[in-house]
Amino acid sequence: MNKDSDMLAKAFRSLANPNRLKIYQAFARSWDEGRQTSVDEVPAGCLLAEAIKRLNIGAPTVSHHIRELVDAGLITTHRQGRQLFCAIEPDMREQLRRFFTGAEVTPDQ
Amino acid sequence: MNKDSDMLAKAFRSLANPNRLKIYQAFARSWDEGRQTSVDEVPAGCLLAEAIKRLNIGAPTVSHHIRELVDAGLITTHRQGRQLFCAIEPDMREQLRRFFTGAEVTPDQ
DNA sequence: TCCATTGTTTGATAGCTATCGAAGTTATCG
DNA sequence: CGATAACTTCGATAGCTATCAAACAATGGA
Repeated sequence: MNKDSDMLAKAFRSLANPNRLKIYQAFARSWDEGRQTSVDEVPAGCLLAEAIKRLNIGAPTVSHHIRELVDAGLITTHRQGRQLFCAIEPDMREQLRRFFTGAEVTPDQ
Repeated sequence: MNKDSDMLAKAFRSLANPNRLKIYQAFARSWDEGRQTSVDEVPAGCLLAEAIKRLNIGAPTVSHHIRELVDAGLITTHRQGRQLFCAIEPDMREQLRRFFTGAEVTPDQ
């Protein structure tokens, strides 16, 4: 029935955790920067290593968060050597953006 | 520090529940329609009564969900008689929309 | 005043989840 | 090969949460 609702709810649940949200946000920032320099992927290993220090959470937890983001369709990953590369899933991002786009906000003109 | 992240995470958590998401979605739809007819508020009582049948969840649960949406800043309410009127909080909606708006998606032209 | 409507409060509970430490895995380096 | 690096898997746990039933509260008619 409401597969759409469930998919959205899953994505939102994925962003409901502050740490996971920060991770996604960091990927998004890097991804946007990358787009401008025609690099479209960003090492997660780097972030993960720093996240452990910055977010003060352990590696297992970060690993878990990454998997949640992947399962929710928010990011994709591929491994290269020891490192895991992550990239924003732009379709999902756009779909979520559209969810919050109602009757166009006549911009106070 | 990261009050912004926490606020967003709270909003996402609020939409992480499928039933709550549907409630918000219904308000959003009604609100958008209302905008077009210069009515900017929509009765929740109506939805609540129907939600109990449609969503197959009890009144206490719906009440709880409404409070969660309010606490997350996603909607506002005011009572009129026995009924509770709900309205989308447009600023929050816009803020969430912007969260998913990265480097502008050059529309495949 | 009595009753029905509409919603809220109050426990209670089953299930989920964020996090951890410990151990395992895979790749790189020397 | 041995060691280090960069995760991942496993098992456990504390805390949250979605839901319910039962009881309560406030409002608006008859």
